[in-house]
Amino acid sequence: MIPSIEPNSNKPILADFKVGVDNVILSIDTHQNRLLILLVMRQEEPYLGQWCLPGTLVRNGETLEAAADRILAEKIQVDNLYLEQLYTFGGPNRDPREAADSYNVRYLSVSYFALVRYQSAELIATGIGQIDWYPINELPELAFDHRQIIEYGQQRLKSKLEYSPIAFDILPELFTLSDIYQLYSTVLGETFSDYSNFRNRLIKLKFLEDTGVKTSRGSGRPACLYRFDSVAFAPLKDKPLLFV
Amino acid sequence: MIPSIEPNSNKPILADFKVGVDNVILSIDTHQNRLLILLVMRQEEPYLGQWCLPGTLVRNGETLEAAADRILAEKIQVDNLYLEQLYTFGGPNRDPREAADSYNVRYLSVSYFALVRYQSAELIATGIGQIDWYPINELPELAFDHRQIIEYGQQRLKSKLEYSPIAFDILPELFTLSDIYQLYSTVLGETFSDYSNFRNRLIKLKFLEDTGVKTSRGSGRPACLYRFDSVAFAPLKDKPLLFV
DNA sequence: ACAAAAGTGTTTTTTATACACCCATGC
DNA sequence: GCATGGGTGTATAAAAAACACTTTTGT
Repeated sequence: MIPSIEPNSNKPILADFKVGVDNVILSIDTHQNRLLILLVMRQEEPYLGQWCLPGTLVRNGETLEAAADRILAEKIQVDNLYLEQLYTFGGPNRDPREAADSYNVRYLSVSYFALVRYQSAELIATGIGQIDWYPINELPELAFDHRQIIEYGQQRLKSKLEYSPIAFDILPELFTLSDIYQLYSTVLGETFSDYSNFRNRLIKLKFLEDTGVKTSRGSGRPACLYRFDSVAFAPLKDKPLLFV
Repeated sequence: MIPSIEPNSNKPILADFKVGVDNVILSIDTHQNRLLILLVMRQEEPYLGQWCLPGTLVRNGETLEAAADRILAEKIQVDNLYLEQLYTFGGPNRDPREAADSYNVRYLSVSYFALVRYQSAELIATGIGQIDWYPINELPELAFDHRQIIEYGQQRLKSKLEYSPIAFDILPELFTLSDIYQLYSTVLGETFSDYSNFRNRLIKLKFLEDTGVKTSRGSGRPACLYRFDSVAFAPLKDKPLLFV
């Protein structure tokens, strides 16, 4: 039973694929100024006992995005997130199972990029299954080509932050301007912009609604709480606006 | 023989995939100010006789990009091009073969985006196989979800032009500044920028080498011929520079 | 001479950058 | 009072946008 061989054998042999979805799930710990990635430990061969991206093989009748959602929901409970397709990695021999497997099956990985709110994220511990956040600058050794996928995801996060409002998907409903600033400088680095200029630019865009409410966190002047106004943002969404 | 059913039948059933590569091959006819896409006519069911993107199923041992290259080389002969992965479309039932097929195989399409030089492109007519350029604003009815893929590709072209030098991949070795301008305004629309401002911005970036040679095309003052200097461009490649 | 295409320059407006400084709170 | 974080303003530099004008060719 070798599914990839066609009856008419002078045709080139088509590859048979299993399609996996791997999620680059990122989160931002603004208290410690760290960008974190969610890793799980592999429970089976190959790469047993090594850390890797949370992933799954796609089931019958399941869309790619549904598979990405499923694996996300299995590992983590969040009330808000951003999810989009990242890239498809599909060279032969990226998965050692291909060589060993007599069925001659290729493994293809469609990666998804997810950004979740760190504060509200609760990891779901499933028995022996280890799962943890890792600072993206202190990654352990990783299975497959997952390090490459993570790099790709981190790059996507940076560019997305610059020209799209994904930050507001993971900020709480109400937030201060320095909450946003901390988020941005954690991802983009301290040098990305002066705080007051960042503030002014953001306010000039007119999609932040000042609730009038103040919040005080420790010493210092209390900060205004803002809310993202998606209606006011709508007309800007196709413009090439820059947040930095 | 149903490959997707595992011996241990209480496991969820994994989908088996055939992976196709579909190319959005774009080209710019600067004489007629049109953005063109390469379409082929389907020679078999489903959608027999309808236009679609040039595509192929991935063969054993072949990388995704190699498949994209192969289909490109089969349809067209160009001396220069730009190629990158676009998006992976993979919902169930996007391909009618899925329903009819007793093997319960899913068809997944990894689309690639290609930009080729129109002047030098020679279409390869393979017997009865019809193949032609279509203005992107006058598409015929298309098979599968290919219209959606094309829209995605057109969008990619627009954003790529704005912040990366792909235009120089498809311009001839020597070109005039208005050659570039025409290319940009064909893709981005007439309103994207004033000609003289576009010129000045481009020249200030210092990666266009003036060859000193002039070219005269019909009446009017002869234009300088420039060459793209990839060495001078290299330090800029990670900067967020804008060409418009 | 004149139209057509190429190329230069100038003015105005807008945006970015780098700061200095004021404000409200906890201790 | 003063350290701390929040918020405002200003002066300068740079870039974008609009547009007038010159230069060099073909006819």
